[in-house]
Amino acid sequence: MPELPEVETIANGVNERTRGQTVVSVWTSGKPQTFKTPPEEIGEVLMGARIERVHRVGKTIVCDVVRPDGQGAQFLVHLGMTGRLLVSTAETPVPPHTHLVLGLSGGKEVRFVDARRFGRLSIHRDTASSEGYGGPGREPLAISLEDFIALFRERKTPIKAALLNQTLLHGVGNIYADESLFRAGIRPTRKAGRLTRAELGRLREALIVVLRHAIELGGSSVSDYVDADGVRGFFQLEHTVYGRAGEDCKTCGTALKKTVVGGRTTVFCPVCQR
DNA sequence: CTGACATCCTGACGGC
DNA sequence: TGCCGTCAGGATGTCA
Repeated sequence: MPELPEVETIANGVNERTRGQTVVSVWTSGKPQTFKTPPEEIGEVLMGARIERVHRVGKTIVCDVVRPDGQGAQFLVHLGMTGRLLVSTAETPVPPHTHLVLGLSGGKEVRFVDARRFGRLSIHRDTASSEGYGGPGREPLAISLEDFIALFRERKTPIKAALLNQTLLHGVGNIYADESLFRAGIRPTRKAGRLTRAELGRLREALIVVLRHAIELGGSSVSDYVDADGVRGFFQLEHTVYGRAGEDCKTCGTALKKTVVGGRTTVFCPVCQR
């Protein structure tokens, strides 16, 4: 389940391997759910375009391209649960569930592979905003303390659900929501609007530390996530609560509890998180 | 508007 | 060994 650190790792990998190259061929599976923008339109925009930069906004991989006519556009890749964006040689067998293949001028291919088809491909055109795609919410690694506190004011939903809400902060998913709440010592079921300024300050710090540390380790490898080379990250070795229900809390030794918050499996320490 | 919940989709895994 | 039920969850749509 790629979240911010995994998406950043993948985007950086694809950027290093494709930047400056031109798209010389486009193939799509045409599976309707995968294409938020119709596949024909994606093909028209990308064919002959030069890849300027590949980066991350929230959980979305953003490919900035320039078309032969000089027009800029952005190709957006959301990996969903099981999506992978691979840079492969043309000789590498095309995996099952491949939905898009971009042939590049350097001879390699960019492939989007997604078994469960929760991923989405789309085109974002530069219209009014010269800054391009901004994502649905605020960047957790860039938001100020005051703005962070304001996001949760008056909110009656559990803090865990609020962290998963991409229109508030984007990029946080189930793993890093649980991990940052543990680090901040906050129970996931607490109402967001009831947290004190001090608690929200701790939560923001915890999120930043956890996300940065995970990025350094190349993300968490859980189920289908692999980076642009097909290499797994190592942050899962450092998970303190995610996937550890029933095991001992690494801080106090108490058995970690499992519950459901915001429709998602949630693991927390009943002693360390209040 | 806000929050709760179902839905999509397939592979992995556990139990029998 | 193999089958089947259950679970995983990001984003979206529906409903109260």
